[in-house]
Amino acid sequence: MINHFQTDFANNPATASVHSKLVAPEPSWLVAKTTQYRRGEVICRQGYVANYWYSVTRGLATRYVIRADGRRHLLELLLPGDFFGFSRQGDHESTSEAMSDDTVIVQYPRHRIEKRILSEASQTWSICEALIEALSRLEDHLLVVGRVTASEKVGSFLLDIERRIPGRTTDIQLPISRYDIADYLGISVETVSRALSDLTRRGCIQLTGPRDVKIVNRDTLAVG
Amino acid sequence: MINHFQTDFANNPATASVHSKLVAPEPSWLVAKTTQYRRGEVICRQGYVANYWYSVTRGLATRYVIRADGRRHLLELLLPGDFFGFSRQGDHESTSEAMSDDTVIVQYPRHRIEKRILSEASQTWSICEALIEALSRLEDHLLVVGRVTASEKVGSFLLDIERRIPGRTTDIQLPISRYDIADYLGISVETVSRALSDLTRRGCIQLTGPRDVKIVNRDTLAVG
DNA sequence: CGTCCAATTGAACGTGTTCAACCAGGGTGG
DNA sequence: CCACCCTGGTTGAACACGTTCAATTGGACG
Repeated sequence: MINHFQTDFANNPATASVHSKLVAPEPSWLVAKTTQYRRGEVICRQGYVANYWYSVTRGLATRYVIRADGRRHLLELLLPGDFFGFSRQGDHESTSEAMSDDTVIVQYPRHRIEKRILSEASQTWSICEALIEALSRLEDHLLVVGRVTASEKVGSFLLDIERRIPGRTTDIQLPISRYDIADYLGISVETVSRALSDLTRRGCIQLTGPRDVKIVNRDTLAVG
Repeated sequence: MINHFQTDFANNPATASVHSKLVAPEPSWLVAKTTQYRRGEVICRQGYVANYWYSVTRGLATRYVIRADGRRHLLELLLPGDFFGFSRQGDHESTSEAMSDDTVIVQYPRHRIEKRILSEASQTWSICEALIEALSRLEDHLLVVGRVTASEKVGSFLLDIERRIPGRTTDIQLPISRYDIADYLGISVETVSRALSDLTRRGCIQLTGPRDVKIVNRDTLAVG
């Protein structure tokens, strides 16, 4: 259903590109622009004017906030199909950053969405669906970080990743580092590591590699 | 801007009512229905079919989830002007409950919004705005619960309440109990109480009553 | 081969939870 | 009227958990 929205708006011809440049010279009447980013590159920055909405086509991105004390707090993980960049005010309240080298982002001019696109009801409903999806995503995350123990949080995180990233089930690949997971769950890196060791010791998961997790017992994973 | 949406949809004649009954027999062509709730009454229940979207006209409501271990987790505080009830699937993933006796809720049939209302572009954009507002609300809360110490969380919560509830500034009235705050911030009741004592001791706030907080020093409140 | 970074583990410390007691206010019923 | 209970709020003490600082390992890369 989200893909429906995507194909409506993001079906521009050229998609292959390199290093943070627009894929191809776009005609001015074309709404969506596709850009490829490398790991660590910023898609839109906290405090800047929010001229676009975005969606992830390929790769991985995050949206985060840097607090006054320097701490980074990941608000959400953005996977292919996810939309983001909606802001209450005119400014972005968070920074979006690519997390893998092959990240492809489509951007939609906000004023066009607000003014012109709305004339087409079918597309508008797709926008609503994307917004509701973003809402649910954030809500899921709120429930994950709201768990009591660190093992519960990490366990729920693993289940969330398993659900959101398609692949052989029970055999998941972590898309981000321990440090990112820590900032995502609001706990320290060491605690993330300890929680993974704890889950392994208790037979909930198997760590075949630092980034490779095999879910052994799904029921005991989220319970804590 | 949100009020715009509200007046578009919620301008039905009768508003006065009592105790969880529809305000008046509504003609079938009218989309929005207004209901009054008392404290503790459920507006929509987790797991039930999501036939409506809702908005708060008056009073106070919360949206929460009951976990498998019996813990209650408040997802958000719903104040007049707030919309809620958006669900990814066909079922509500949370329970909404009135928190004060004079809570008035407007409900919008979902299928009508999806099918009929969308023909009017101006109204549709209002729906998008309501969704973005809900999204930002949840994001704000995510940042509050993501804070490190309990005093920071409670301090941020107070600032949030001050911002969202109109009234004489620096002199705020807590709309919910310590227990609710605890479930909202994901900490225990005792910790909430201790945090308030701590903030008082440090001269950030003054507790003129259990529910009456006076903000003395706004800068040191959120810092922790 | 050395450097750098990610990840892990240990130990001490700080903070929040838990269990418990206590207090204040508002009902209710004898 | 007072005793009683119940709810909401506060405070104390012991404990569990997560943080912090520190050290170590392992792999990737020049």
